[in-house]
Amino acid sequence: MSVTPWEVEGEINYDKLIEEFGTRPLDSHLFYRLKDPMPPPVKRGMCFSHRDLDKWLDAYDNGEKVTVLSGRGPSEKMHIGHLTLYAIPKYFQDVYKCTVYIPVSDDEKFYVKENLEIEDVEMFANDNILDILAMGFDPNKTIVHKDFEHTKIYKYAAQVAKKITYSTAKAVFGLKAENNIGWVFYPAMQATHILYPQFIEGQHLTLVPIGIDQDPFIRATRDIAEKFGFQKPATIHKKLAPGLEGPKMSSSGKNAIWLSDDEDTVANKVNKYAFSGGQPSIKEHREKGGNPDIDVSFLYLKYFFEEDDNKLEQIARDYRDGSLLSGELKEYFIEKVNNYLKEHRRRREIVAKNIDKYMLRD
RNA sequence: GGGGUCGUGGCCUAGUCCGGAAGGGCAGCGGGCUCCAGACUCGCCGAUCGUGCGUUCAAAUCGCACCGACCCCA
Repeated sequence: MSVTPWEVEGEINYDKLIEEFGTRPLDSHLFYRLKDPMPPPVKRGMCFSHRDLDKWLDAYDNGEKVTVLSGRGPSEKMHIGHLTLYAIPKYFQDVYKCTVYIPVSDDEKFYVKENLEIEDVEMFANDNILDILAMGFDPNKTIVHKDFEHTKIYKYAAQVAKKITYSTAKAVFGLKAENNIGWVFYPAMQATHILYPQFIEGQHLTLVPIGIDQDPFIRATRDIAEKFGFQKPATIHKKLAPGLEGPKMSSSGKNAIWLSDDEDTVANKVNKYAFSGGQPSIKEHREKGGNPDIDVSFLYLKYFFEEDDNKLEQIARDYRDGSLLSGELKEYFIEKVNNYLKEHRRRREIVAKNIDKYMLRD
């Protein structure tokens, strides 16, 4: 197993990651402090680890200012795996009524992705922003900014850059000799994004929901936060979303279900590619039953699309005892996804009309 | 500015020294088997060999120039 911000390899052992990264498990004690209603990724165990989430909740309980931040590197269109992340900041905004910051690192993706032209990055950035906001973020409590557009952030980035040595960047961010020098500055930008709520609102606790593979950035940012008189950002770690073709694969994959896919495409992809936990034949399936824990359709229902706990349990039960076939499960899953995407596109259009309410520009 | 390495299907790579029909792996696609998917199995597509010129009967292979990526030094 190897988990870095740049690459995820092998079968992932989350307990081991907690140990390796030095984070804290999101145990039941802390879990029960979280307010209802929780969306599937939060209530069904996709969030498994954290740093200082307890402090963030304390601060909230004490009536102190708290914010939430989840960024996005716009290197491609967005697929359903991405939704599981942004459901988390949305939850905190809905339930804890806090401001959510969404920094979009168009510059980073431009530096790092060999074949991405500046126009591509800008196109993906604008496209991704609409998809994220379409999840229902509150225009009055959501701040989106792009590095190519909100360039005033540079003043802060410079201050952060001065506090990060080359050795640190090299060690934490995996810089290699052949990387262009954009890579060298990017860690400063990333840290600035994470500290940005404090730069503009004053010191307070910011919670940063991220995939566990991105944790090294948080660690590095925590190391320098106090040099600015800021609080170390808290974080809540999400497991990696399963790929369509197998739960072990990382989320960035071919054959993902894009948020822009139409109904037929979705049905096709699921039927044709989605890894199942079913048995090789109906007869065997009826006898032995299926395994929902490795079934991608089920996992996506569990982690995102099925809000109803009873319904999910019933599906799991029926699948395990063999009365529900993989094809039937897929049929239900397809319907859920398509219903979601239909609604998503409707919200996206509304967001597009009001985009100025969200964007922080110079 | 000086010196050097490299450029082969979408990706990785063999072949380059010692010229002679461009091979493999992954991915992709189709069929079979399956309630689907995966495993498995059968099969298929796909390469201006960075570009140009030259040497030669013959150039991915040799020479020169250019383009591009990268490394070391300044």
